Amino acid sequence: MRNKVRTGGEQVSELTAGRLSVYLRCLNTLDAAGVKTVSSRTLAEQFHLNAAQIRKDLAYFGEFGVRGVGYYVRELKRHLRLILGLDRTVRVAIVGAGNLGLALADYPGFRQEGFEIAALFDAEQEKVGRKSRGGVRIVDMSEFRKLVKRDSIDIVVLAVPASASQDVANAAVAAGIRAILNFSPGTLKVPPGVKLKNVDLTVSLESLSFFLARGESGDDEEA
Amino acid sequence: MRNKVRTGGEQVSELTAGRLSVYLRCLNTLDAAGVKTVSSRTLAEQFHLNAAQIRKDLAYFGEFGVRGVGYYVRELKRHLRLILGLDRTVRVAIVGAGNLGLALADYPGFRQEGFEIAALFDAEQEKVGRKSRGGVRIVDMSEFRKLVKRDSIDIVVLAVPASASQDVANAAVAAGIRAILNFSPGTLKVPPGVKLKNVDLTVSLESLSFFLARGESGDDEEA
DNA sequence: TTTTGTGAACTAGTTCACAGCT
DNA sequence: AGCTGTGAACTAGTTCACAAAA
Repeated sequence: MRNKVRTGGEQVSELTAGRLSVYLRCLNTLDAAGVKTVSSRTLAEQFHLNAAQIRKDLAYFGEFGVRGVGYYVRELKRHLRLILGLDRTVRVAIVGAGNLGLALADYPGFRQEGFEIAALFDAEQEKVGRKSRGGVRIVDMSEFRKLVKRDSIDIVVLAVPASASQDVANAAVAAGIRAILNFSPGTLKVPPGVKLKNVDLTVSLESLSFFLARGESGDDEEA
Repeated sequence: MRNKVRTGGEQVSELTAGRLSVYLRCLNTLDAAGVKTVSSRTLAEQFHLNAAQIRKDLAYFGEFGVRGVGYYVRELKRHLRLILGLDRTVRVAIVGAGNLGLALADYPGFRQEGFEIAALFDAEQEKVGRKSRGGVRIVDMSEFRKLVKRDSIDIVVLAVPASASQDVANAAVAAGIRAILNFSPGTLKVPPGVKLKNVDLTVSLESLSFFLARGESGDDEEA
């Protein structure tokens, strides 16, 4: 059938975007295990997903499968990396060189998929000039705008106290950043055109506490 | 499929559970600012939520509001803490004393809302016996089961490499744990009756990369 | 055969809009 | 007047089921 690469205008949901990333990880596992092709059903069974959903998510971006066969692991992997924008190095700057910021800077999962942690920023003079254990340098916040532009940073990760997060988000937006991953608690306001993703650790724990408090729970998953 | 929980016959979604936690944080802010009552509309405007949704979420659990007035901040806060199971100390054990585990152990947001990080577990003998900067002791994994029971741990947080996560999850379940917050990448299988919540850092970043790659945006979102 | 890709059906989640209480 | 609580309407997301392709 005809090519159905999105002609701008249509939005892909957050949920779909997250699943694409999950599929890619599954394919990496399969590829590493030497598996050449995989059907949506096998993929679904092995990673507890729904086969129709996998097909639908993928079909949104093209016809990657072969009827009667399934998907070629390597080929689908390549497509997914392209769709997720991982065909080039994605540059990340982390703001906040506290425990969390330092941990994120050295998180091995980021480098693995082609992210480059270009710098860690902090306003505290005591931290500036030092490096994370993994070797990411800590830079003064006053250099933020300049470095974001010079190093063409794509994504800013916020790991600062809630009281500072809106200011830093504003600074990031002013520096031309269009994607922010926020680990600070509380609500951030960003202008349209900037994609904000919140990872709220307290909400995650409290949500578990809620289910514990009510006794009854299902089995898995998803965040 | 989304997980639901019984509320006298009704079921509450994961999404609602997360929002309750968000509402509680908003109320803390308002209370700290000396605000006595708040309407769903004011709450919604101030924190960019939807007023009807706030009312509906709260109405699941009782009639906390007063028509013509709104909600009494202190009272609603108390109710929410009860609903979220935060009226008693919730005990948390973290497995994995790497960068991330250590950062989570000292994360101030957890203590603030009444969580107690009882211990950090690791299999590496070199780490055992030491403490996090914040003073959480690192215990040998062989003590895991015993301590989980002795300290009546409620929630286990997984911050171990993907290769170890299923084994640790199994150990947690075997020790009677019914709620797991998983920071390890990959898919975990837990039996029914155990609540699993995944925070996948790579998926979060890749999802942002995806939106950057296709120039889409939208402003906010909740995780 | 097997398995995709996809409209249709279904399910879940959100927002509207208003009755009814203060 | 103001505001909650809630059915009804709407929107988003998932799963079903099958025609078409290899």
